[in-house]
Amino acid sequence: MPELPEVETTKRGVTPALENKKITNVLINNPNLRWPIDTKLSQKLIGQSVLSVTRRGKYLIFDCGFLSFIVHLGMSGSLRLTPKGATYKKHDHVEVCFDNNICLRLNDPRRFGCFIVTDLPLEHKLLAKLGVEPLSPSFYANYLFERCQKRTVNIKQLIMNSEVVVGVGNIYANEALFLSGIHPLTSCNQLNKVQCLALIRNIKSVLRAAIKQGGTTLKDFTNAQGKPGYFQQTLLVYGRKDLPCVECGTLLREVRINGRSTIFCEYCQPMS
DNA sequence: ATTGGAACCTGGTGGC
DNA sequence: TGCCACCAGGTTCCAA
Repeated sequence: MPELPEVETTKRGVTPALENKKITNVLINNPNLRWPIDTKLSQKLIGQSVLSVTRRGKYLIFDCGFLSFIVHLGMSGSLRLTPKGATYKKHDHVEVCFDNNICLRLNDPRRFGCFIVTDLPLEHKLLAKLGVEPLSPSFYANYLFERCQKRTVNIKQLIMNSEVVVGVGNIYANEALFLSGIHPLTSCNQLNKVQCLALIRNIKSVLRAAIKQGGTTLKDFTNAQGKPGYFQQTLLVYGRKDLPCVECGTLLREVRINGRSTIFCEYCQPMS
């Protein structure tokens, strides 16, 4: 899926076409996403206008006044803008149409994503406990260092924990740890402040760079216009198992952390 | 309180 | 071709 850069790319792609447009129809082709869609409540969006589109972590929030809808893209989801009446593609589960004859479609083969209609999105169970935004000033070295002190979990899992910091998924966690010279299995309480600062800077820079390139498309991510991102050409370790490290030539190794593929250079990323 | 693993799904790939 | 095992941008939930 979509990590933060892909979600941000999606947000930027859909916002201009939808802001201040009135919803004329909401169609639920398949309500069985990660959580069943409240089909009846979704009809109450009709007649409301989208006041703003914001992102919180990997969630997109469409503020429609007294109601909002929240979209998460899961592992395989994407949002596209289509002309009204365009042919449906396989896995187009939700369609929201607007008074400018543009429709927003949620396509999600694996259905790990969600579409939630609610009056108070930020207080929703799924969003209420989210940690800081990685690109905000609230994500800084001492914050990370403090959060590392009381635990022994490895640093990769810590930076992928959305109660600590949102939006850092598997690809960018791999990349940021490589750029920081930190072994992904390092116990987080072994990191010093200098390492925390490096990690903070590299998480921010890798996310910003990926946003600039429209995100990473490995298989099926596309933006609102159906186009892929280009950051995969910039990946230094993710997907490069057994290939030479770009810094030192050592063959990159893989370990599985919490079931997720983790690629690193044992020379450039020594264990602390 | 932490942590590891299963669960939710479809589709693509590679081996036999 | 076909069948099968395994893998994938995420996150919640449950049991140890």
